Amino acid sequence: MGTKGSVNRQRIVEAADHLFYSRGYNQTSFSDISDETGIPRGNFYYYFKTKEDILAAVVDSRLSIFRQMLQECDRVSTDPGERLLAFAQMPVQNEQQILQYGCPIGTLSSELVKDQDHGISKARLTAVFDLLRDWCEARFKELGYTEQARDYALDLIAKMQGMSIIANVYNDAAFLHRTTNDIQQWIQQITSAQH
Amino acid sequence: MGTKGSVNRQRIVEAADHLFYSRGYNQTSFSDISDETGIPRGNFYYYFKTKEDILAAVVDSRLSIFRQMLQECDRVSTDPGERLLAFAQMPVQNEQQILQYGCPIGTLSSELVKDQDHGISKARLTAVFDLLRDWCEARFKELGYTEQARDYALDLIAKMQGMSIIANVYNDAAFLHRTTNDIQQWIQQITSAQH
DNA sequence: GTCTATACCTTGATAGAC
DNA sequence: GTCTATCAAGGTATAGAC
Repeated sequence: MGTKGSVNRQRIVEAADHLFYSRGYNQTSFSDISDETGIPRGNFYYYFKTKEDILAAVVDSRLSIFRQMLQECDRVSTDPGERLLAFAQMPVQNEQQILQYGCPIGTLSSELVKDQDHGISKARLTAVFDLLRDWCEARFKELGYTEQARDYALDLIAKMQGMSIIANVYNDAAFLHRTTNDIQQWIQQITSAQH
Repeated sequence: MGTKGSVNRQRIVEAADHLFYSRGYNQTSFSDISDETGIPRGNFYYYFKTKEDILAAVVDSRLSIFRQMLQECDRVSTDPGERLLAFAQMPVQNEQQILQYGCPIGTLSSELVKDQDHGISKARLTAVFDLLRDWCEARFKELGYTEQARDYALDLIAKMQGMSIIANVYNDAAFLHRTTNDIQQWIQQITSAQH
């Protein structure tokens, strides 16, 4: 592999990913990434032209992570309802992260939407949301809902986003579990009503 | 009124409130506030010791704004169900703001929870959420739900938070309206099932 | 009480030695 | 490819004249 596959480059992206998540993009400086990787600040510019280029790489990284998660959901079962239930289970599996830092895509989007001068395209910003939405929409369509599939998909993601915010603000694990159950019941309701 | 009621102080808080909402707290500099108010940077320190003191004043300001909103909801009717429906209507009344900048308390909390070195107490951070939660809980209790009242209250706020995030990310007014209807139907379902 | 000037630090980014 | 030294700009905060 070439320059893009450099070990140092990958380490920078991993450290930045973690720091952007735990501190926020704008609150993470090159010094922070340098401290965590041991790679000197000035060296970053050999791998990335700007800080936003690092952000783009981080977003791409999260994108592929979520793609893997969806694949795992697909592996659980061939039944679309079961797959959606597995999808809804995700936040519980990452409980500690959600409670401490919130949803990795929800919080990042909320932060970046406020930046008026972000060179990063809005398309890239919503790419992860699109990925999840389209996957959910496809499952609901398989359940027989051709018209309502997209609405259901957005509803599901919105429910999970709201859950993550409240669980994060109040650091409330019980709420996370209870609401996950509610969401899964909502899915089963739609599943059993299928036609 | 004394120093706290100074006109300049109030203008600073108002400008900061708007800027913190539209750009985020960390992305707002003293220069920005100075540009919007016409008050020179160095002058801020006569009214506030630090930037975080301004933030605290802004949070207090939003707290009283939400208190007023709740009073308006109370004025709509004496029926707790009607009051909750009016509460759920709030985001639609502030549609443009929600679509552009998200929920004024949700986005601020998401941003500040990430700051590890925020001198602002977590109690103050969640004060607005507490206000809304307690108000909703009281209404559900009036409907006869003594045990489930608090859960319902958190559910309602979570629903509205998730709605705001998705509506903001996709700048989707139709989703905001449709989901508000869903939430209000959910409230009526609980109301009509009261006992 | 109001304003100007400025100190001091950190930021993202660059230049150039090795 | 890797590192050090440094830049210019902008951040918060302070000192002191008026």
